[in-house]
Amino acid sequence: MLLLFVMGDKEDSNIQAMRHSLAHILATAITKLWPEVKLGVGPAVENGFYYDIDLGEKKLSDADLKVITDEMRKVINANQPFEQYDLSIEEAIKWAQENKQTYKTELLNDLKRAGTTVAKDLDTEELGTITDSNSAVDSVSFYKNGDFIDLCRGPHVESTGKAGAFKLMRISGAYWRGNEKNAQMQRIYGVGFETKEQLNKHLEMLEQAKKRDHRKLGQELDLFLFSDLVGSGLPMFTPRGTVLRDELTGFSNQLRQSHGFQKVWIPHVTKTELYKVSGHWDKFGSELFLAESQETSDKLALKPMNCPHHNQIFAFQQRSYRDMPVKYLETTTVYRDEKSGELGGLSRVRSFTQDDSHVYCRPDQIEQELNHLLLDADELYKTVNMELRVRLSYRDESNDYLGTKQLWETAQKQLKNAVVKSELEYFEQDGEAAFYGPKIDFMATDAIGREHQLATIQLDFVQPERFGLEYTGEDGKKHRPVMIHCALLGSVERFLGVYIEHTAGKFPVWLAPEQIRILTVNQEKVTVDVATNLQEKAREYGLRVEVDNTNESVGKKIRSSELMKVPYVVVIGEKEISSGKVLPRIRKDIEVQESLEPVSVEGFLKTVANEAKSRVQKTSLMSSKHKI
RNA sequence: GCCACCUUAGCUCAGUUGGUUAGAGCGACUGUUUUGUAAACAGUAGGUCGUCGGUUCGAAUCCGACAGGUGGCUCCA
Repeated sequence: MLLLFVMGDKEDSNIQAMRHSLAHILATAITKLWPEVKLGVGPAVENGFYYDIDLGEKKLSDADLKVITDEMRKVINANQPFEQYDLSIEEAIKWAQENKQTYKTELLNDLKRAGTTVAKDLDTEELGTITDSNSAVDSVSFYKNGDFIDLCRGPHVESTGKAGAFKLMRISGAYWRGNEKNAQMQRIYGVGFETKEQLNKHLEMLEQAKKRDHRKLGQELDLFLFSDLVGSGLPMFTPRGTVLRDELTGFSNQLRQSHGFQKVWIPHVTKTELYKVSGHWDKFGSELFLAESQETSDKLALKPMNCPHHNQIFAFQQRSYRDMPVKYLETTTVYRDEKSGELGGLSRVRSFTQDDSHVYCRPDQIEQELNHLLLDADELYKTVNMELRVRLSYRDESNDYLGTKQLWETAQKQLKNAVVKSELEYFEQDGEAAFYGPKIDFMATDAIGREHQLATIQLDFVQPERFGLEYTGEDGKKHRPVMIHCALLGSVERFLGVYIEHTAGKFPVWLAPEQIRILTVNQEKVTVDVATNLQEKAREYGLRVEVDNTNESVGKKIRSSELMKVPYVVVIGEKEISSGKVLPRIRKDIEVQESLEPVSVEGFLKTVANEAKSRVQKTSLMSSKHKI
């Protein structure tokens, strides 16, 4: 386990002290307002702090945030000094019991027992108040301000007046010690910064993030929808949204097909037997969508994953070591009955599509196969302009893993070799492996610095065993293949959610649902004919083009194309008709330079078609500011 | 599943402490206009106020259940 927080430079530790102090002040205010409160833990977290409290029957609402904020301000304005002192663990427990702080008592008793047991079932990062160690603790730290005292490891700032700028954000539920079976407490979240300016900057950043929320853009850009009649967590995609899906999965498939993957197809319903064999039934049975046959006695389920089906295809034929590796690829939808509260936008849904693939290979082929997949992931994320780093997730020394230790060791070594060879940024972590094998998790960073886990490559020693998969080796004996699961986009829906926010809806030409929009200056026949003609020509180049010849002003039509974030807009009027040339208006983010030179229609279309084909971010075309 | 909050026209939102025919902007439609790079003008239609039940002389407004959503917790093969 790690230290509570790593001391970076001075600034970092100062802001940490401020956030700890703010949590402390929050507790001060709450205790003043509701003296019967039972305090849980109140750590500093990224951008702020929170405190978990138990108020019994009293349920806080947003209106209470104002009251609490006012009380906190009073404490801050009083500029009470923070006094730190240590108590022996016995004294501390006595204090907690006298003050009826049952949660603190529990924590202190655990600390007294032994640091290691605490470390095991507590996330010390969340604890905040409690120091982490490997042995029993004999004294703990307290902070006092005014007549409020709280168990707290600190550090704190000198006095309440120096805690910086804060804003209470929200109230939510949180289970005591993060365990669903424990009591649910109320968590009050706040953000805290050294200065008012920094706080405002952070709040502005949140506003920006809200503007590019994929749910909002999905509506505005006409990409996807939900329907009450269909059900929650079951997204549907419009023609525009479907273009995005098809282009992305097409690219993902193309990358792997170049490495010998073959497409397969499986049905979406299966007998539940399949998952009893795979072992998923015991672990995830409650999240299966069940269906019943009205004709037979079959108990059926919608597939929650694809590997067991693909295993059937592998097992359909006898395999020789010469056939290996066998590589299947399928973009297909899976269904998982997530708990209702866990759904949200496209990030967590009940039907989602995986760009799934499975490699069945000999143990000596693992590294080479991983190599190909890493190359593909690298190219895909470069193309969508997201930075990638990978986590090598290994087993630890516990016995929670299946397969021989030796198999794991060679597999982990091959995993690492492949990653090193790929030159991707990586880090290693023990204890993060799946029970059936080590894995590579990809973290992609978006345009506003948030990291998302999207792609994953997993080795699997278990399913080949459970399904009795085998191939005949050179020695004439039967051998077990190793399976490699891989999805480059992960879930297409989640990827789109992230990607829409990454680009703020300004998709590069190859992905743009509408690549070119043609506007007519008037509705005279000759103008409309030229526009329609241009559209037909563009379609011959495989481009997605719409004509806007509505009875509106050019300004208005430009505005509407801008709102839809169309990369290229061409206006057709007298000038274009007589010259046969166009002056494309180019969306700002893909524009490199401007010029006032009109280009020929053919030249324009050829360039755009090439850009779409080569999936570039920027255009080589020169736009004009159109001062005609 | 748990905690808190939200749901009014296709979209974004007003709607005073429960009180007559629930409003606006955008969008749609019709007409006028024939438009040159981010919003022409006028008119028309569009709502059982998420659904069901309750309290009340009277409910968009208060209460309950359900559905859907948002932020967290828990979970995520």
